[in-house]
Amino acid sequence: MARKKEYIEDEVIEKAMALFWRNGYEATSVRMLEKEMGINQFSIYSSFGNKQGVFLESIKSYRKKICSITDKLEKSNNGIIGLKQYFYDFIAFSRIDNFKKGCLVTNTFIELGEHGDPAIMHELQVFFNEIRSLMITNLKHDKSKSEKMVESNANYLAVSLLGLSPASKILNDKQLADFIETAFSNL
Amino acid sequence: MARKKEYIEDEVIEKAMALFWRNGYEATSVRMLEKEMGINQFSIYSSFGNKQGVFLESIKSYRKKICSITDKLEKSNNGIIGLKQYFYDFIAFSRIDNFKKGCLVTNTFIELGEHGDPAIMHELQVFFNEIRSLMITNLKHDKSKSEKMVESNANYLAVSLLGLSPASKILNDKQLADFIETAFSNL
DNA sequence: CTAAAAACTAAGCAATCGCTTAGTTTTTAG
DNA sequence: CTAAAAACTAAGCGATTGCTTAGTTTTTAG
Repeated sequence: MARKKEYIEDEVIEKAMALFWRNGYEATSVRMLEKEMGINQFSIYSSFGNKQGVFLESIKSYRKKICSITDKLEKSNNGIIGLKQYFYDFIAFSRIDNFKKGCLVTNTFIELGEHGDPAIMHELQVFFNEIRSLMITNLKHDKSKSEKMVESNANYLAVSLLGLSPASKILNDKQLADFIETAFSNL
Repeated sequence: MARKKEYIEDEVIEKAMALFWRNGYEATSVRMLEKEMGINQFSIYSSFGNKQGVFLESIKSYRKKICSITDKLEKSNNGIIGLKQYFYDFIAFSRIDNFKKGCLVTNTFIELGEHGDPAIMHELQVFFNEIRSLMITNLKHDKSKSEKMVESNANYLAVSLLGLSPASKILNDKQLADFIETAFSNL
């Protein structure tokens, strides 16, 4: 019937995601995506519709990538200890490929703000809620915590993680460890 | 000799700063600056050189603006209590004019990343160090804290403040209060 | 009054943006 | 083999970007 695609969509999106992660959304042009993904603009648009479409798929790819540390947290089953390790794991994660990139979701949320495409902003919110839910699940392992305390601690950890994203770009390992150790000293 | 300027540079920069704060650096075009500042592109370029120049002056304007809360902290002279109030003040500050803008410095640092103009990135770093120094000064009011403890707590508070910037855009007042109260229970 | 210097207006520069489209190549059903 | 469908290449679309420049108006010293 017809010709076969010469690329695998999941593979080229992974490369697009890496570029968005390093450069930010607006600073990543379609020409740059062309080179990084290794396919022509026509192929990009026929597969993903537009630049926003490429980014929306990139978020899915990012979600898969971050599973390496969220899965570890889910399986840890030891509450605060696992959460603390997650913070350390996140620092390493944000520096994969030796770029200090922070968190793709946090970066894009701050960059696009209220002017960003609603579909993208919604997806970023969903992502944030997923992480927050993961915090709640792990905090509940500590049966001594009331429901309100779990909620409050989750809000605390969620904001702390938001801070760790830009912090991982500017601070050194010792300073980041100061933060994590103090942050978990009272939970 | 010559004609006089029909605008005051400090005044038009204040308007430029407000626009950068709301929109971000790249999303603010020179045409938008023209309208907001109320002067022609020629005047913008003759007064500030280029878009980066406008932004560098905008950071100075931001520094003046944030003095309303940093001065209060400097004068508080009561260590942790003053610092905690500063966090609450920062939330109100980030929402001046009913826009959820976060912190101009944090926003731009994340947006431009390593690809940003070095002069701008340097100025943002300087700003961050100023805030961190302010933390140290106030922490030292507590004589029971060792020098290492002061240092460690300052790193902790600096990262926390980095998180409060994006958090103030998405979370409600109760969630933000959860964060601040828990954050200061660690000190 | 004259002339020069600076501030203004507005048009327009090259470069880049996201995206499209015309034309070619490859694949496969019939 | 033929024909249609899909994937490809590459040129180019209009719009916008940061910035410049030609030409006019205003100001003030001599």
